[in-house]
Amino acid sequence: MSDVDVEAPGQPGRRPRGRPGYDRDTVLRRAIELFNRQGYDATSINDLAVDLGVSKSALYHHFDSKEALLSAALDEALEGLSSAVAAAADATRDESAYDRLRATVEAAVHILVAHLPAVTLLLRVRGNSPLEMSALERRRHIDEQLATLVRQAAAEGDLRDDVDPEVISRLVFGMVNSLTDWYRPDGPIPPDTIAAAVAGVLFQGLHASR
Amino acid sequence: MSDVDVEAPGQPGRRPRGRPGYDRDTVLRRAIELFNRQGYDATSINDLAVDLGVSKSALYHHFDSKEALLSAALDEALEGLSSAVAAAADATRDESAYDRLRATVEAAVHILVAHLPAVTLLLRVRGNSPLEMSALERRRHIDEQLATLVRQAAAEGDLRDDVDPEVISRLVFGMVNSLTDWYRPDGPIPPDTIAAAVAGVLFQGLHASR
DNA sequence: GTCTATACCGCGATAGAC
DNA sequence: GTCTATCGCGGTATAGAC
Repeated sequence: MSDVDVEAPGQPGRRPRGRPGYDRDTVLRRAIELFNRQGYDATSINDLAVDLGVSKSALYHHFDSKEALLSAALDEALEGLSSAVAAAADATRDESAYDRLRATVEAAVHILVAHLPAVTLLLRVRGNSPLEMSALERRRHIDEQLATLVRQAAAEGDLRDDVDPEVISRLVFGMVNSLTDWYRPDGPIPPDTIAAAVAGVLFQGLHASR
Repeated sequence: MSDVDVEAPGQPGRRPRGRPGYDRDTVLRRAIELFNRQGYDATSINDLAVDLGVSKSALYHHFDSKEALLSAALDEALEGLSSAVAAAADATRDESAYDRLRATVEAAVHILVAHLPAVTLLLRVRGNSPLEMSALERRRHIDEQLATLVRQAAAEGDLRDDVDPEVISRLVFGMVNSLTDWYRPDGPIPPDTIAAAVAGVLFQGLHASR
């Protein structure tokens, strides 16, 4: 977790004296939240300005363009995901691929939860610009790491053999990524619980254990 | 499956003589495809006109507005889903909730595959307009039917009891709905195969059966 | 059912004062 | 770091001829 420079995190608007306005990171947080709620394309700079209570041009002091906001958000998500997935796969390198896969899935859930807004935005990118295409490419690369783990576990005979490993990868990603549609870290379910639930359902299935 | 009026399904552009141009349904198919590829908000009427090789105003002959295109697409997805889920839950009414749940999941996969473009669009709706909010509400109602089935199966003791039934519902939806991100009916995997794979992984889990 | 031309608006972004 | 004012573009949608 690399921290960013924080200047005046408090409420703006009342201008306490000294430095008014927003710092760059606060603008980014609000932008990500709005992008997720309305969609990136459906969110105008004016929407964000109104939401923050400042004028449009004030935002251009912090970010060169609307796309620069998106870029910063996608970078955060991609860096968090790639480092976490790589670390998880690495920390368990002497175990079976099956165990490493399970550890990686749980790690992916944790990082998704920790960076939920940024990851949500990343997962909705459609590839409409060079920036978005680049993000999709980086994401595809991360996915490939997990797909490799699935193939290894399948080769070791620990996964069901009636479903293609590539399909298994897709289904695993599908369930994990779908958390962005409803899970909230400040809700009633702790991150450890949801990570265990996802891994449990994925690996043991829904049926009651006898 | 209610059919729509089809007039001149053939290739346009060369104007064979008689009636040139497109029928309403062809315009809708292409619109849905573009909306899915670029996102609804990022797709302009001009994009669609260029894609079809006609002028913008020609499109307004078939649909009153851009939103009317979205409305028609969402209706198709919602009608298909609700009727299919209701039918599946109904056809197996004398079996256990567990078996009915599994049958409903497979039916949901099939209908999702059959109406893939429209369902994909539906799942990406954010609620940015009254129309979109209405679609989200109808979708929530369909989800509730499956959630009820999950609760029944849990009450009958056939589901693992270490995960909340509401969470199970979310995870099931997550995996099923994620098919829209990659599955293609004209690809190498037949619909029956993917439906069996999803149900198998969900209910038995990924582990190799001993 | 299509076309050209256009009205009208909101978008991203900039200039320059405070 | 903020503001007002504005530019230029591209958006949805319409008018009316063919």
